[in-house]
Amino acid sequence: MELASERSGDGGNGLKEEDSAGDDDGHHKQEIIVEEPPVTNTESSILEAPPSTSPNKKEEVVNQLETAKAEMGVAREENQLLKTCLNKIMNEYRTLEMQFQDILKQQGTKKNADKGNDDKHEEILEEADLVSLCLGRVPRSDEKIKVSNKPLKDDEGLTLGLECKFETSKSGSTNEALPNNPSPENSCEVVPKEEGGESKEALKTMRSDTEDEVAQQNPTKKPRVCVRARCDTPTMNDGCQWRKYGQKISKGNPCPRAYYRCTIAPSCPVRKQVQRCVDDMSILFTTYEGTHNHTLPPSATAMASTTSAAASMLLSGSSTSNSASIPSTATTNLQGLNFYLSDGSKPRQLYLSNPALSSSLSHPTITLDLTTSHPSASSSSSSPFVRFNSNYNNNHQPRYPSSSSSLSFSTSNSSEIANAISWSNGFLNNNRNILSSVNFGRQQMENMNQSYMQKNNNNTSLLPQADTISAATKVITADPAFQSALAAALTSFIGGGGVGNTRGSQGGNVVGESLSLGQKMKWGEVFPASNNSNSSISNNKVNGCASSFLNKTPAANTQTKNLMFLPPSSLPFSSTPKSASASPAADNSDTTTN
DNA sequence: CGGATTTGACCGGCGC
DNA sequence: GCGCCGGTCAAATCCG
Repeated sequence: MELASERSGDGGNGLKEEDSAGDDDGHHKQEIIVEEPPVTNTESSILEAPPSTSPNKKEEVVNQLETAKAEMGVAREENQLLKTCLNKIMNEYRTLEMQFQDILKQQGTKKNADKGNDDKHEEILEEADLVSLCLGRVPRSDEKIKVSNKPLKDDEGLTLGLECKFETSKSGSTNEALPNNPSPENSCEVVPKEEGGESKEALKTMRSDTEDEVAQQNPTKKPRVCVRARCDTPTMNDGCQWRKYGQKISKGNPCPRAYYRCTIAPSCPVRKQVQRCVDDMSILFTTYEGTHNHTLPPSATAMASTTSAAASMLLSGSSTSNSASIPSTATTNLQGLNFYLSDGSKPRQLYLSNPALSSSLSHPTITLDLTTSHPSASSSSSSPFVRFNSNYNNNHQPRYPSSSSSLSFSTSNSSEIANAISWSNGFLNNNRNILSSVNFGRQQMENMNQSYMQKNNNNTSLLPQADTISAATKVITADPAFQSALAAALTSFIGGGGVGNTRGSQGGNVVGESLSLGQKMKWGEVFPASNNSNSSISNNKVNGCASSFLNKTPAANTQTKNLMFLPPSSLPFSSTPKSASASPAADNSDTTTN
């Protein structure tokens, strides 16, 4: 202990990371020493050793003292190395930040010019922003990048395409603070005004436009996101709190369908339905409807962001594409996600045709297939990409099956599924060494770049191939997802306390905090599996399918099993670090049959 | 005892 | 208009 404190005092220099590193180091050494007390003695015992012992023992003590000194020297060297490493990182980071700011300026001027010229044009562009997850859009890489970055110009910080639609409850706003949303469709329009920059207003307007269109097309229908996942437990633990309010046996499926309501906030409009697949009882269909109007526990944000993104896709697709304009089959790639769109007439999704859920198909429904490989998807890609298949139809279709969509996670690898769930989460899962290694630097940058490019091999044509920092820089500046990931990594690395700090810096905006890369690095959040904080307890406690769904990672990843990294403001929910007993007793509910 | 679940009844949309 | 069906309500019941 004394050594540890002394060491951290030596290497302190006000750098938190080094302090912690030094502490860790000291702690580690102490542990090692404790394991071998007879041989080396603990350093504390050395210091506390009585001076009046036999001469041999004195010599021994002196030797040990010298050894300890040598160790301290080593520790100092390590600290120096760490300092150097950190300085490198900081320099690189600043460089990136500068480049990023330049890009922002350029885009800002561009946008201003556009603004001055044509408001309608801007609307169109903003709509493009809005639908960065757009279905049925021909991906234009240039515009896509601009689009994804554009919100950055408004001091909003780094935002992602995913965010454009969902910024609800960003700053820990509660229902009380929010206006009541009489219409369920408005539930996702809850935008706290306090921080509201122009961009938020714009976003709100954009949302309204989009959802108005949706409402026109489906006056009373909310988009739904159906998650199809293998799950042995009665329900999938998505981290949220649900209360069962009904159960029905629906036509075509002997398995009862359970209806749940979000109980985190009394007025939360979010519902979910849970039903087993009639063909494969191990497959669970969980259908989410609505958008949370409150903060969510961190453990719930992954699913929430995923479903929201999917819902966003639905809304976007419906709003930007008439049924006629939706290509029969279109693929796009956004930030590492593959979006596969097909209309209702084309590829009939095998797993889509769940009669049990057909009732809901008058709603625009998008299905995330988290089960094993889907033939068409796997045949076209073996990558762990998220594959979104959408069969959205604007018009009322025969209930079954064509008016739903399917997002097929074409992978049989559960860890990849987890990656797919939250792309950024997955990104860091694949780059967990960033967070676990002290030697974060060029190598890690390269690893990140490499891994990122692996994950986005459909995008590699857009990405620099050189395996260098400059390549990484280009990647970073070209792709907001990568910016986010990098920012989070740096946040956790530089900011200190990132790991395990589920108590977010904003006490409720752990994830939803917007970020300006290099300006406000608040949202990068890491939830280690070993974290004993309240937020991570729930998953383990409930033992829902989240363990196999959201947090499934290879066995080797146990230390960062729950590593979560969510894009800033890309979620419809901000996350509150308050203790959340997720998916409480609801799990056993639909084991009972009528 | 309070909160969650169960379960039959009820309501509204949709197809015929 | 009628029946079917999904979805919701709410009293009864269960459970910690």
